[in-house]
Amino acid sequence: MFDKVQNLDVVLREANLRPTRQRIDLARLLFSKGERHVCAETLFEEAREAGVMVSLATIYNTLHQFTDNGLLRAITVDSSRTYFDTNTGDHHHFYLEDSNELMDMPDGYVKIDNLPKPPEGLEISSVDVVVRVRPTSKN
Amino acid sequence: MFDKVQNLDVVLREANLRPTRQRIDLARLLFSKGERHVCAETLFEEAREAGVMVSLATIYNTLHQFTDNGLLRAITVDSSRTYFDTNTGDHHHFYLEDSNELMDMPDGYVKIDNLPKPPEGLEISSVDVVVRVRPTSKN
DNA sequence: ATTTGTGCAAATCGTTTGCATCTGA
DNA sequence: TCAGATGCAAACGATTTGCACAAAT
Repeated sequence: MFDKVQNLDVVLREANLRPTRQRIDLARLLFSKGERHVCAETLFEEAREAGVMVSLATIYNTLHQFTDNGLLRAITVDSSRTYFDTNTGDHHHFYLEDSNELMDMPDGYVKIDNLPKPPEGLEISSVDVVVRVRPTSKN
Repeated sequence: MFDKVQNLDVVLREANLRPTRQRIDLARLLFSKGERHVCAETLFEEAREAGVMVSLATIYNTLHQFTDNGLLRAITVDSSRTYFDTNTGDHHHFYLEDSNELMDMPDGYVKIDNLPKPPEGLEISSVDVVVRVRPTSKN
């Protein structure tokens, strides 16, 4: 992660992506602030605030290319938007239902036991665990 | 057939929903064929095939009302559409990535251990486990 | 009579696409 | 040079919404 920051040029090259100005700028935004969960719109806004010129179309392209090349991981928890996680390792999430925010779940937790084998001819691609949480009700 | 309608009538009343013609027709489609995973568009199509007259807007309204009143469970696995499961009990899913299909995972499997407590002020709303599967690659 | 539900069409909204124009190797 | 990238605007597809009309209690 931190090494991703050091040489964005190399990171992109190793991911088979041309280090273009916008990809480097976006990579810097994504990887120089620790773990993050962004969606296209939030990254676009962040870029704008940082004075980085990128079109929304390029944001989408970049997020997908990064995902396809292992720099990001896509998370589906809200059917209205797609989230991207800078942490590509194996881990699970809390999803705050009231604010639509994602949080990484501390690793080492959640152990899944007794997973059934998938139906004939199918293999497991990933196991996603999402714990949906909401403000404690005070009844 | 006649008592079937009567039953649906009761089901809807107990869910605090007026047993209108379209709600009864949709309930029959949803609950008289065992476990199902539908999305708005598939239910709409099914209704059309069954000669049931319902507008798409009503399909959406009904799916949400049924969900809010415990007759259905909403599942988010694909950021482009929302699935509804007629099985409202505690269980998890296989998601076939190539066909965008959902399958219930046999119950009694998947035991989750060591779940971290949610952040301050938050309580668990649900724990969703989705095992994404794809055709076995033959490399 | 009042309340609630329905249908239609228009409006939203995140995301994708077509295409002309740039840019990095 | 030239394949690959970018930006813009139009296109898209699932879902929602506003509102007049119909049905349920």
